[in-house]
Amino acid sequence: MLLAERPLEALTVDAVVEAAAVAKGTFYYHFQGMEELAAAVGEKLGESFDEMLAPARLGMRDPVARLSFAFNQFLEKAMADRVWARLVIQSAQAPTEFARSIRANLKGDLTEARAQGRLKVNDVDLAADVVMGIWLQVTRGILQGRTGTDLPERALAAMLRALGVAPPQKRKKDLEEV
Amino acid sequence: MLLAERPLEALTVDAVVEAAAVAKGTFYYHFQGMEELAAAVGEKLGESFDEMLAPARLGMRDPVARLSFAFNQFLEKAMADRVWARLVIQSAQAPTEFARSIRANLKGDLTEARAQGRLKVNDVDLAADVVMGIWLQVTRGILQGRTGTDLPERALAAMLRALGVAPPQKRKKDLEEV
DNA sequence: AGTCAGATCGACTATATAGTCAATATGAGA
DNA sequence: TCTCATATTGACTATATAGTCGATCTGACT
Repeated sequence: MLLAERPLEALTVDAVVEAAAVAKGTFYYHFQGMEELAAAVGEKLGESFDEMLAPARLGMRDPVARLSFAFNQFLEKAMADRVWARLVIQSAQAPTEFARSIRANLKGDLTEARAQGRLKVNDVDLAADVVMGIWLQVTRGILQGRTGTDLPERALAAMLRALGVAPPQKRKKDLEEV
Repeated sequence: MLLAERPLEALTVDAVVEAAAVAKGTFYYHFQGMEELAAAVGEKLGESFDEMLAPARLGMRDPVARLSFAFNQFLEKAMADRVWARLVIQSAQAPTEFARSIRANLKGDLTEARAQGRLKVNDVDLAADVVMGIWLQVTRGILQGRTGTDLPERALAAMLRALGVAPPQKRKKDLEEV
């Protein structure tokens, strides 16, 4: 929660041990310092992502469907859990292992989609920036108070238009495969 | 420069006075504290934006052209001046006056474009998130080392597709009006 | 009950940082 | 040259923070 509120550089060990109602020595018994705690939190966060994406990874062969599923999931989750959303944003803008991992997955799907000639954006890195940019900014918007149950699907539509994928017949079907 | 490197919460007065080669008392003679310095820097940054956008504001009646011009300018500037880019990113993700001002301008153009029936995205707030999201993330990409002189125009194309504006004949012409 | 490895505690030192203030320097105009 | 408002200096106090360490606690196992 504290790492969701402020960046790592501004979080003190004292604040952590007070919030955890634990003595200072206990903190240093478990972690070398704040960086190690942040890494541990990042790892947990990464696991939550893997769990959310597991069904997509198994059941969906279409890279665009996988990507759409993930995009949608993340926005839904952000609306349901503000703390999670804040933490994601803090973690995504720092060059953490977590951020690299997300981007790697995304680029995997995009590369595959590109190989199938499904994208108007040919530069995979640019495509990844577009997807992540919309995702993160819409998430910030949600934290700012933007609402609407159809927000994720409208954001998704804009994202797919940006990539230039043909408006899919199969998307709905693929989503229901899960 | 220091505010470009680390967030406000992690920047110390001692670091500032050392970098400025000035005594501590001098700092407090000019500013109440770090927040006030940050506000002053934000104001300067805002002025640089106004200057960059002045031609667009005067010469362009088409809101989509204005928006495209600004988007392009900001990316070009980011490629030319890394420190500026870093500072923009730090400032844009905090809820500064600067960030609000940019968004307000953007929403103005988007509202006008929407009134002309030019956008597929009907929610102006969502549209603003899409534009800012792509802009900021592509800027981060530039800082990460992404290159290519046509990057701004390709990012712009993706952004316009996301909004769902018709691929314009007039855009080139409007840009040259300046 | 006794043992002990693992966990917790909080006082302690050292350093970093914020903010103050009286003394001094600067330079434009009389 | 003299005056004075403005600007600068750096030492100083008070507080915050990082990191250490010996004492103590806990609970599983004998």
